Amino acid sequence: MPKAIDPSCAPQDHLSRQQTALVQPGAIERAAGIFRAMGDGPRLRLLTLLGQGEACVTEMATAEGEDLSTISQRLRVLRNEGLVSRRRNGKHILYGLADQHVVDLLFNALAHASEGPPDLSRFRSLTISKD
Amino acid sequence: MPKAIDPSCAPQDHLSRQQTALVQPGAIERAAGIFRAMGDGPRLRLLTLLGQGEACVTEMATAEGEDLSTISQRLRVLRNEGLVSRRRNGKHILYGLADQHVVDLLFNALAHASEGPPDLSRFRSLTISKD
DNA sequence: ATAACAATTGAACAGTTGTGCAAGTGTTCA
DNA sequence: TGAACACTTGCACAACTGTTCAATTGTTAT
Repeated sequence: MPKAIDPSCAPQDHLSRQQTALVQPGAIERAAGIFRAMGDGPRLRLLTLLGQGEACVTEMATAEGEDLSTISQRLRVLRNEGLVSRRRNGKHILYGLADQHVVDLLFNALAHASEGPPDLSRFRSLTISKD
Repeated sequence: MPKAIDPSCAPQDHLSRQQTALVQPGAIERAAGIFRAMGDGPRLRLLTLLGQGEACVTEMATAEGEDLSTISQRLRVLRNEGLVSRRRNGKHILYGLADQHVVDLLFNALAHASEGPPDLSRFRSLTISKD
């Protein structure tokens, strides 16, 4: 018995899903850049570190057991995408998460990557206010 | 002359920021994988397309003006990270966003990438429940 | 069964990216 | 001023990633 249903995608199935004019064209590229910068284990670890508060480069290098230069290179990528803030304090340069959006992205991805919701209680202390 | 060493950052600065035991070690790697998969313009466009509803591969290929194979390869990457759902409908295979986390990530990143909040009204109709 | 359509896969190539080293900038303190 | 510290940058090379083409699988219709 021939079923008359669904020969191929029904005409109305292929609705007016135009090329994505839904968001500004530049926005997608910028968002992709942000994701790309976060899409690296070592760099993402750096961000979670900063999620606990500001840190200077030496501190991060020590925590990660890496070379100063290596950490600096990673920070450069994050900086280029506007994911981290930077301020000088004497000899040191303190890095931090740029804004609440970055915190949210981190939180969301870690939540999705974990089975249950991750314990990010330490995070929240940082996250709240905006300036 | 050998003074009481100033071990770089003031002692209180270097607080108990241990290697990131804050989140499960695997979670960061998985989150990085998710970001990496989203960190590509063409793939991200695919996701925003799916943000408007399910679509088959041919439909996406048409919308993007790309080869079937190319789209399929992109979907494979997204699938490997669990970002999209898949179900067969006759000859066609319908893809969609995997879950609310993916929607949130998309929304967050586009919000951060846009100047003002982007017009994602079409998105909201699909899945969003909070603001 | 065969044909036609829908989608996936493997492999090869070009382009991109992360890392480590060496050299450079900027800051503090003697 | 000079020396020491804190970072940054340029460069070269290995490793990775996206795209394309050809071949393959799976589904529906004849």
